[in-house]
Amino acid sequence: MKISTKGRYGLRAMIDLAKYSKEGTPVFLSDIAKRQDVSGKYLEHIFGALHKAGIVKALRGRNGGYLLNKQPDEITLNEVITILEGPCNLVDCVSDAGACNKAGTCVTRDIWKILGSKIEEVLNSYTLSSLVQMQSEKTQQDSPMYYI
Amino acid sequence: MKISTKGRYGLRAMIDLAKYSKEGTPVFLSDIAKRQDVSGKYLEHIFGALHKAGIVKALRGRNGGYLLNKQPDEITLNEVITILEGPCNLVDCVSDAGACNKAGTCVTRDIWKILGSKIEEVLNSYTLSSLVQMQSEKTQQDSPMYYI
DNA sequence: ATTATTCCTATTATTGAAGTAGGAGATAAA
DNA sequence: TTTATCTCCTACTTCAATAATAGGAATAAT
Repeated sequence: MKISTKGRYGLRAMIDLAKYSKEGTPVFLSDIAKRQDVSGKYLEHIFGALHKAGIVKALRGRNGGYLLNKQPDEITLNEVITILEGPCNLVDCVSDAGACNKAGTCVTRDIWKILGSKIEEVLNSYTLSSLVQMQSEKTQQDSPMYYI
Repeated sequence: MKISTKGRYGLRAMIDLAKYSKEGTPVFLSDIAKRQDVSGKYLEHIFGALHKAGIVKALRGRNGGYLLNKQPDEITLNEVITILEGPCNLVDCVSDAGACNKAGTCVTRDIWKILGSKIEEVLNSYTLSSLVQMQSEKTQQDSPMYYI
């Protein structure tokens, strides 16, 4: 049970985007890639998916780039992760009862259902803006206290 | 983010074992495999891991088989799943900060940590005996009501 | 001795993850 | 109008993990 690089890089990139796209100015993928230390070519794929899902807006051509298509506080982690990792079905039978002929009576299926919705619940309780804020608080804490 | 067959089959097998091993009588792997509709040869591997982890007891030779090594209400799903799927680290950096040089300041890491412990919390709240009971209640509900 | 079980090690096939590569299309700047 | 710099699209490659299968050794009851 791991989150793939698609989800991990994508989430970090979205936080980066939320932080750096000020006043409708698009952000270059290459800049995000540099800051997040990720292959730019690979990020293209990830943003392809994000774009297709309509969560980011793309401006093509020179000086083009990407923008969030909603306010950062309206984008939950669940939304991002679902786009990149797929819906949180820990097991196929959760979404498709036909995947297993025991689906009707299987208690483990109930457990996977409960667990999946719990995960969604957690991911829904965070937005991009809350993560940006967490990050700024965190880096502030970690920086040396020059004022002493 | 999926549970592999190892975890899925293994959990079902453990519930089966909890249900069918009465009074110290071991259960044949082949019977579990038949009831759960799973390859017996593959189940051997799964029980190898469970045995090594000490959660089941094995009796070798003819009329041998497997037994739970603890009371069913003392075995949580988290224990079983951790043995079969590994610890619930959604991302490597959660357990090993050296896995990423940004681990110290990365907020997504905090999220994966929180999410992982939430998952463990849910899995810790169910035991084999609670699942056996859930199942018996469920099949009772689903069965036709002959008494009408 | 035979039979039925767990145990152990190898091997295989298929799939998905994680990227690379190369260029086409779009648009602003020169 | 040309050129540089972006996004976009399709195909390909590489590697590792999953999901088994196979064959036999060890063990113990009959």
